[in-house]
Amino acid sequence: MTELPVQNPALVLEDFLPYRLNRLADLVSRDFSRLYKDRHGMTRPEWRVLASLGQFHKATASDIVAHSAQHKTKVSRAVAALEKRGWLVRETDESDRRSEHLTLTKAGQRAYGELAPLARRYEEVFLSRLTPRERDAIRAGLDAMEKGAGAKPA
Amino acid sequence: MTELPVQNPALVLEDFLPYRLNRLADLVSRDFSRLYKDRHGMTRPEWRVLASLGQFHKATASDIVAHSAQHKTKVSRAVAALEKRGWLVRETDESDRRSEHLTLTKAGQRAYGELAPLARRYEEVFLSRLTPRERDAIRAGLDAMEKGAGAKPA
DNA sequence: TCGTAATAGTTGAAAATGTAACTATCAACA
DNA sequence: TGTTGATAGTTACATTTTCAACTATTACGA
Repeated sequence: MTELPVQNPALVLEDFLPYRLNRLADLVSRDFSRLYKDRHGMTRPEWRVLASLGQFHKATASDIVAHSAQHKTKVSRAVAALEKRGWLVRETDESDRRSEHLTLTKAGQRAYGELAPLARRYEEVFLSRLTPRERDAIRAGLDAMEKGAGAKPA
Repeated sequence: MTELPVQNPALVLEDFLPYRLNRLADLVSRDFSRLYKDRHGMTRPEWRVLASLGQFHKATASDIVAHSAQHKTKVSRAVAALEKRGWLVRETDESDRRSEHLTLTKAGQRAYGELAPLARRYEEVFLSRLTPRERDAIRAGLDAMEKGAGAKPA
């Protein structure tokens, strides 16, 4: 800043949880997104759907919405894009014809198989810059925030 | 999810740092944003510029970009919007006519004076659901992540 | 069984965002 | 001094995202 911080600001952004959280998420996400954006031109919602289906093999759009806390229209469009790309297929649930079970095709599995290890490696490198104590602090902090946000911690 | 998690997924999203960080930031931010969105129809970048100027009294757009890690076009548009709203004024730096020093007007200060305590209160309530130990864990975790992300920790 | 409400998912239009190109100013140095 | 390159900030255009309304299906209760 051009001026010194003021004596008694009503809010100190560097200590303010939502501010810090957003800054971090933006930084990490922008950096990490190059992995799937450069390689396959995927958007973040698309990557998340791919990763969800890679992990769970079969899921509905609602499942992914609940798990990832994304807006349902984002998921809907991401699913449509991945389907168009030939990376997933839908199968209507015959006992409730409103919902569709999604699974990856061979091509989708290939993409997941390529990207998931890169994602793990990204996290590895990120954490390798820190001490074991700091790594533990991150996990504990995320657990606590998830509890505070009422988000089921895994 | 409709199916049980698979035995050896290549990536476990609930443990994956960028995923957890984003989920949390989205949850908290969406929730918190009602504070300034409902009341004044402000966007998140606008709120951030307001909060920055409230805290630092005078700053350039570049200062705010560096501090908040937002894209400069976001800041540029937020500044224009707040100016139009009559909440800030620009003053060209005569020693470097490229940059402009921004300060809040009386009206801007009033809005900040109203919103900043609400923001603090929001954080207070969030943290009050947790134990002191968990609150410490959050701060330590954020510090560590900021270090890992190469973001100056305050 | 009819009517009302809820849920899964989609879509159109408006708003917000990112990318790249742009103007204007300054800095460095031959 | 003139040229080249950097920086502050804006803008046009394309892409994303949000919001609200929509379809289709199921659940519930009188």
